[in-house]
Amino acid sequence: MELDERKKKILKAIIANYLETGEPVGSRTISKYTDTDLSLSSATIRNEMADLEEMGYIVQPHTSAGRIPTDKGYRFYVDSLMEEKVDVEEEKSSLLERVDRMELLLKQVAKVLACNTNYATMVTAPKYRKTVKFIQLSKVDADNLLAVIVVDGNIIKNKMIVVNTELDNEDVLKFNILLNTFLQGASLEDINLEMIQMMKTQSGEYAPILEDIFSGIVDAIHDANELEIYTSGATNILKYPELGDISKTSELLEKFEDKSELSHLIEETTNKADGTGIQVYIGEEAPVQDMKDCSIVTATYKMPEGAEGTIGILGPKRMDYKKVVSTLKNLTIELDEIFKKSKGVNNDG
Amino acid sequence: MELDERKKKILKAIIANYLETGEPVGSRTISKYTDTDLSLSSATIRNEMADLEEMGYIVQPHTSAGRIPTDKGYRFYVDSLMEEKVDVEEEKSSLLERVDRMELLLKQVAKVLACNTNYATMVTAPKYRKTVKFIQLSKVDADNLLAVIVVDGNIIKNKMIVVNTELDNEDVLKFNILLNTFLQGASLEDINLEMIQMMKTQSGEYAPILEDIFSGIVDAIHDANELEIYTSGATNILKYPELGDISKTSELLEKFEDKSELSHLIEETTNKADGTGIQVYIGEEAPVQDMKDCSIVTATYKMPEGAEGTIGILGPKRMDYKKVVSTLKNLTIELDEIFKKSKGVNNDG
DNA sequence: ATTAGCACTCATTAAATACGAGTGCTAATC
DNA sequence: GATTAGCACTCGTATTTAATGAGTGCTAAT
Repeated sequence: MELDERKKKILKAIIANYLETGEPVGSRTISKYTDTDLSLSSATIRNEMADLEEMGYIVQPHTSAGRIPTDKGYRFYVDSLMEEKVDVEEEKSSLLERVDRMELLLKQVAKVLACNTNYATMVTAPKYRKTVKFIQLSKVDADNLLAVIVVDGNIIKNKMIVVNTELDNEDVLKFNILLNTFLQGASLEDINLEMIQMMKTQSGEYAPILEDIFSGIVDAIHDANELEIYTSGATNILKYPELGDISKTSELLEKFEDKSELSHLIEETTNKADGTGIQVYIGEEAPVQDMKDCSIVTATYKMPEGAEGTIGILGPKRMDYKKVVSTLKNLTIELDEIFKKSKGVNNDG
Repeated sequence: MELDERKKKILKAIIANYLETGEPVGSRTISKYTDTDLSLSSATIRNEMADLEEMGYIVQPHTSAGRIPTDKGYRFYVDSLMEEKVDVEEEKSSLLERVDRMELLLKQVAKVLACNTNYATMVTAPKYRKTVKFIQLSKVDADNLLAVIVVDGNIIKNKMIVVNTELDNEDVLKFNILLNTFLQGASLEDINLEMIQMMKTQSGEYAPILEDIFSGIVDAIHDANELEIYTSGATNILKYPELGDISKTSELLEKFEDKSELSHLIEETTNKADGTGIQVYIGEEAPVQDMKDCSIVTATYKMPEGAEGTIGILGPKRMDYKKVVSTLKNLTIELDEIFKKSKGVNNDG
């Protein structure tokens, strides 16, 4: 059965009210509700509510209580009922101060977002197939070589390599040329045994040293490929006692501190990304166990080169979806612009 | 008035019992306590307890309850009563896997410690006056220079520098020589206007570019000097409901997430470091507000070069001091050894 | 189709009661 | 004089009971 116009209005009123107060909302409250032009007695509302409950949009926590939305109710609200907050062009310019390092920028995004919304937030660095742009080997002291690897997107990784053979500057220069010849433009997958073999033959007497250097470099590239996640405002979760008892909440917090679970979540979301880039997971829909009592909203931002990163918000089901969605939209736009402008935000180690 | 032997025994029994159970301990419990050779009736214990209370070592939460230790009681316990756990040479070797990067090592220390003790932990990187060991400038692409700065202790910092003048490899080489000549061995404080002026005169036509490069390098050194703090197990705090209500606890958690407050704490402790390197702050003794309901135990570890770092544990006053102190002692010893062995743990960005 | 009215449910709160762990004190005992 | 048995007393916690009131479902009137 489809919802008629009046039922929609009532459902919307119920949810709006519940989001605001957190209390189950009763028929009398709705009948006095002025925001919509409904003027019906509580009895009528009660009948409609009974229908809505039968259809699964709302439930009563107990017999003599008002109604609260079900996951289905929230879903309908998010999809069809909630009109997004019009962007009042709030001083969004002041949201982010200029920062030149990717890492700091993203940390700040997480922080600002957590601060503005009072929910827990997470931000991932953009993910893409990273290729080597430049390698620089330098001799730091007698037995340490420093390898600096710059990969696409100006992410820089360093690796100290211990060598036990004395090398002079000539040698290092040779290595530099050799490494750059072979590795420039290569991605992690390109570096295979054959390539290593080829380089070894070319390096002649230095082959054994090359071994060490190589493994160091591979490590570093591997490192650069790792999905970094920045979180903030985890403690905001404690502000919503409806998320169950402390033990549940603290488990959730641990997940948040650990981050490894989060990457799972993030990957899930990137797979499902649709046109708008905004996704809402309500309760059971969440791809991660332990978050069934929460809602998660994620957004995808893009770098000009096509790399994508994710911004996510975790909060109670009773979340200000309107605000969250519009905030996320603005933020991704802002990020897109930042990346467009400064075409190479640096990631200095 | 001094505590006689019997009072000491009783106090120790009370505290030991309270640490274990978390419940106020009554006279009957102590009279039945078998660990000590006390065999006294509860009435006698009651009299002694009244004395101990008068002297301020214990209190009753309410009239008809047993006694719990006061801060003074804990202090006496830690200073004089508690004999430290004998190191049973538990498989401490397995505590830390080998990691080559300082940052990862310290993160792991925090994690392992939190995991072993079930308290919140924090670890700072060793702090010392960092001097430049080596600088390498490389041309990454047309308008980006990469500055790699290695400071004492093999901490590596990178900085992308945007230049708008076309530079060839010759030029970069010149810069490298110039920078290293002046900056090797210099600390942040050494780099002053005079030095900059001198370098500018030497760099001739390139003076304006040098400006940019310089500010980048100063940034990086500054960065290297920042006191980094790694935390773990913050959520463990939630396991101790005696730390007051959620709102208090969550404030504490926020402090922990923020870390800036923690550095204050850490600095306090390094100032007071005594011979053993272990310090215990009980309740009111804590140098940071908001932690008055907790106890904090810190330990100092040393690198061969003399640099010192701090490991700290935050938990309820009812903390297993014995275990914590001995764990920290072992850990600092282990860390000292690791640093001694691999004389240059790397800090790759 | 809407609404007024009423009986009913049930979470929440407050008050009343019981329980028991533990104390302090006194008088008897070693 | 130190120790202990015994007992009255305190007070936090748990349990019971009753009162309150928000909100419902249903029925009959509009």
